[in-house]
Amino acid sequence: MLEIDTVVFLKSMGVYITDARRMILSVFLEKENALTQAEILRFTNEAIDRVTIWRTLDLFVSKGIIHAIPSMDSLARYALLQTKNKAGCFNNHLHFMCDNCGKTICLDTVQVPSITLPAGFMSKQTEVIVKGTCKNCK
Amino acid sequence: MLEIDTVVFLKSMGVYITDARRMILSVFLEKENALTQAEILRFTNEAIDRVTIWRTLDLFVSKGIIHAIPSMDSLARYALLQTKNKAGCFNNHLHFMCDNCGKTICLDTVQVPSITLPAGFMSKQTEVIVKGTCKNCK
DNA sequence: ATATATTTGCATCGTAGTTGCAATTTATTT
DNA sequence: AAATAAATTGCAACTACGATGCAAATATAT
Repeated sequence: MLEIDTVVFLKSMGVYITDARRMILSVFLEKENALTQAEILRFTNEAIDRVTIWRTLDLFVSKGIIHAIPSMDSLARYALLQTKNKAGCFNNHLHFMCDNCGKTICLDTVQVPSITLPAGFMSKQTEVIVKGTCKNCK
Repeated sequence: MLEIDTVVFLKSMGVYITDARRMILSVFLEKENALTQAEILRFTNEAIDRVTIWRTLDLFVSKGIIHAIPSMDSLARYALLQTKNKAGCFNNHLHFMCDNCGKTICLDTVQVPSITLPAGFMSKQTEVIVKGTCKNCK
């Protein structure tokens, strides 16, 4: 878990400091993998309304605190973005989805490759999802 | 549009030939981009029940006719997989999502790069989604 | 043509996404 | 420190997709 004061951090992002936002941020700091809205609801002991969670995730995405991860199962997943700035970690990292435990893990040490597109296409962002078996399930 | 007889094709896949399956396959053959369930419903003029569409997509995925494309917006998208076997097309291709027109396009001529994972992780499949502006919207 | 197997549509339920609004909470001002 | 202004929250409500059971309809096999 990262040593980050949620109040100081949220203040630095220029948003109102509320219990819901502090709790949701704490959950992200505690868990190292990507989270769904339902998981956050569970990890906060159903103390926060799901609409508030949804709106908070929206806010955090717009502020660049977290980012949405594409998935096949029609479930929005989010993960912390900018706080993990240890050496060797890439902001533009890739995501690993484990077939066995179902967790989505940010592989901060693996950089997203740059891709050459056909003429006429302009790239703004590249998302890579690798599926397979994770470290804990091998 | 690819010149493929839907009856012959479905028979070769070893599935029952029904109107719904022929219609849905035709829609995929007509459009070159990835489709959502709602788009298929629209393109078939609401002639097929959405549950049937859902189940057909499920069947087509299991038979390897189409494949699901990961997305951020919690909407399942599917695209044809094996029929496009022109030279220079990769089965393991990548997907482009246009910010402007919202279409998801299979870039068959761009191969998915192979990625080196940290020790303990085993890769089975890699999905790449590039977001930006497409050829038609530039 | 009949029998068997599969598929379809309808009903239905659960869950996520989304919006409006009044009550509450946070921040600011005096 | 109280009053005011601004933003957030929870609730209700609605839409849409995912998913399953079942009887009716359709496709295949005999």
